[in-house]
Amino acid sequence: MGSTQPNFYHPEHQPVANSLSASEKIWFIVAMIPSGQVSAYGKIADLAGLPGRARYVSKALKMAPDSLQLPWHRVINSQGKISFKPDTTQFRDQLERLRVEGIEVHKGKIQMAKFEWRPDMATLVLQLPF
DNA sequence: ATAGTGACTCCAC
DNA sequence: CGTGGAGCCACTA
Repeated sequence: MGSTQPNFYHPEHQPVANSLSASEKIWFIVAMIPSGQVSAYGKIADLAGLPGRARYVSKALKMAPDSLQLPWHRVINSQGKISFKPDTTQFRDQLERLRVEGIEVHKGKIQMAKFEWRPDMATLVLQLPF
């Protein structure tokens, strides 16, 4: 006894083989949003196992490599609106991308009841690598 | 260490 | 509906 070796049988010492960074988890979830549907920053954070970090989701999207081709435009705020300021190219870009896939935006707002992504949690969890 | 800054949320008016 | 404010968290100067 008296060993200083970590006890890998203890719940808190489970081997972390597929540990993804917070950003990677966020990117993974965002990549799952189906075309024609949207989700909120806060929801993405929750699904990524990062409750309370909606603001971090926006940062993760900003730093995401272009090579990932993430459908970042499908992420809007909890009020059903685009979070960029209306007079920015980013706002116009997101608006255009949403409309291209059939998402209606009236007066800057999207009907969440009609376009919000509602994944079956039981199925979703099985697809997560974390 | 402190203060400011968001692609955020929630809630009270 | 619009606004304001508090709470939030990671990051930066």
